Amino acid sequence: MTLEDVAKRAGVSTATASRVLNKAGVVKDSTRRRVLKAAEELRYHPNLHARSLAGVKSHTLGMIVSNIENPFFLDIFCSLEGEAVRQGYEVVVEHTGYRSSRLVASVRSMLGRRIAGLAVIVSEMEHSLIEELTASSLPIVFYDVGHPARNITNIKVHYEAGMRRTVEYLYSIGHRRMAFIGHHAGLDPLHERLKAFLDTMARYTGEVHHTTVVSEDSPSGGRRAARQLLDSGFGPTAILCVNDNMALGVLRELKNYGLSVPADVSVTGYDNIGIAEFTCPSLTTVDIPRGQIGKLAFEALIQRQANGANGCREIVIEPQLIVRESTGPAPAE
Amino acid sequence: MTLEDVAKRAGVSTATASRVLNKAGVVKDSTRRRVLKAAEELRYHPNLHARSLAGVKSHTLGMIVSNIENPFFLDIFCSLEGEAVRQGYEVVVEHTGYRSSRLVASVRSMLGRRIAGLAVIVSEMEHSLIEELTASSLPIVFYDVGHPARNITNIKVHYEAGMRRTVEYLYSIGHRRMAFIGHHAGLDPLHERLKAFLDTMARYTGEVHHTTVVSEDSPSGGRRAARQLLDSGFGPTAILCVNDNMALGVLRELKNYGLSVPADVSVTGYDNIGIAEFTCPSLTTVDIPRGQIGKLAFEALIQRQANGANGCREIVIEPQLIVRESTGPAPAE
DNA sequence: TTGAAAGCGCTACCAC
DNA sequence: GTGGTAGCGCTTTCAA
Repeated sequence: MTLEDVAKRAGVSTATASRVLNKAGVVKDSTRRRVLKAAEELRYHPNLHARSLAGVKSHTLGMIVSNIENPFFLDIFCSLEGEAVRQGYEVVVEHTGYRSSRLVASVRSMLGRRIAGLAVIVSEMEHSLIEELTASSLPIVFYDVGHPARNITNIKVHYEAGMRRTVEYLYSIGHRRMAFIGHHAGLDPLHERLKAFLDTMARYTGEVHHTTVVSEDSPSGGRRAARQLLDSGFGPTAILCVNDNMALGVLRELKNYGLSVPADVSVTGYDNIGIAEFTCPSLTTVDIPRGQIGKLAFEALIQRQANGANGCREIVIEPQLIVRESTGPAPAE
Repeated sequence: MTLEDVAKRAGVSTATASRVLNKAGVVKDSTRRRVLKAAEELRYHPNLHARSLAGVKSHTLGMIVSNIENPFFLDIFCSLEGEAVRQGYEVVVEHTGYRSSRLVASVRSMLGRRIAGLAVIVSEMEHSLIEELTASSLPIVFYDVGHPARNITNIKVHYEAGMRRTVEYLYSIGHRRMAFIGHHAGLDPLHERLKAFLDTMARYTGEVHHTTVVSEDSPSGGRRAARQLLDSGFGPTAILCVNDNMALGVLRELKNYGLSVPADVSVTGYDNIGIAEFTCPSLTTVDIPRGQIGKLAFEALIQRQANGANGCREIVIEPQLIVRESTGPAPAE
């Protein structure tokens, strides 16, 4: 079924049929009715590829995330997408599983779709990609990676500040043996998180003992990490997780080991994903306002599209510590 | 940047450039090299719309789900997509928030994209849509809704059996006051779930008291439902949730009310989503093999595409009760 | 091994 | 108000 079929059946030209179907231009009412009827009878669906080829400006935004199974990313997507849909855009997501080869493929695919803007919410990065995207004139938002440029808005979270507050809080309630559980230490942004922990630890040299373990970004990953940590004999009184997704598994595994949270061990996450409130004990974590990030990203994309190159912009978000039930005073020695 | 730009720069025709970029046809090695170099220098990205307009068969599958924030749907997507990517396809998802108006819009958008197949994993349904999709020759997989047809594969779960097993189990350990927490009772498949509960209850008429509460499909919805239930004074010894997503909130709210699970109240979910194992107590639930469903859906789509109309097919999945820690003997009166 | 050219389905501009 | 038609960028015969 093509526009031509519809036009033919309605006894009009494709031009007129197109006008009717796009609610553009003036068409006699009787004609409009005929076209609509024909389209309906033929179950006509405009070919979107043809449409965008024909030069209509794209109302599609692209979004690439590292791990769509981590609610952190999913929430940003939902926020951005909700805002986009409300304003007549649609958004296509792709996820990379933290693999930069997939990032490259996704970017290519997005560029091939001729989207109107791209949000890149990932932790992995290929240097050439940044260059390529910077060189293009596509409106772009980077989270966590990349640098502001003519067409690029950068959003980042002051991760280190959140980490520092967490450590200070734990220190203040007596913790002197802390462990950090992370994932993908090989990726820059994640390495920075680990570094944030280590740097903070450096302030307490000699006073606070610490260690570090790495696994996968999933509750199961957290569980494995916890097991490894516990089996190592380090005996932490507090476990700081790089994110809530992994903290979920940590909480679970501690229980398996017969350890009580927070009486025996305190646990913290990062992100404040929805279920952090539903775990038990509920999770002390650092809030990253994902809804806000999604909205900011959408707006940045749209503005750049409108204003063209209006100078670079960097948005820094200050995360906030949320104390819940999973943390408490360190157990007496 | 168009193919023509590349061709020009390489001093060849667009036909040759196309051959090179698609690794199709024989091209002299020196020519190939020139084209590749030109494409690289120009940062050329083929326009996917033009490509598919030009008649290349689509390698894109579509998927529509009701609630992408419910891990049940997300898992099916990840499974289907993983399989698809492995086999050189890509898949675009859309979600409807259980609104059939959005379902209609999504289907139109998918049809407009000229996808190669569509998986419709939703609970809401517009009757005209089923007809329309059945009339089309697009390979389709329905989960939970629709009926098998020439081009349609149907996957459904024997929900009622899982519900029956759950109730029988709870009955056997002494429960006589059961409550069901659901969502969207107005939608057919969800109504059937509720009905499955009521029908099962009917077998124990006079013996088991029951009630029903409806809220939203989210942990918060479950929480609100639990609150309502508890405040009603019904005093259930067991709460059966339509899915794990809501059970999460129920578990949490019971704790707020100072009720212990399962000592005071037993709780069951449905789906066996990943975190069901990470809650505490871990959740007794009914397993629906989402990974398998995703794979089956993908295969059905591909096969239909290959064989064309090879007759209708219905796949029924028998769910399995998974007993964990959230259920136990009913408290003594 | 390569090039010329005919579309794919649609929109938009220009006439009538 | 409506129709004719020139592309949009690409793939794919058909010839050379």
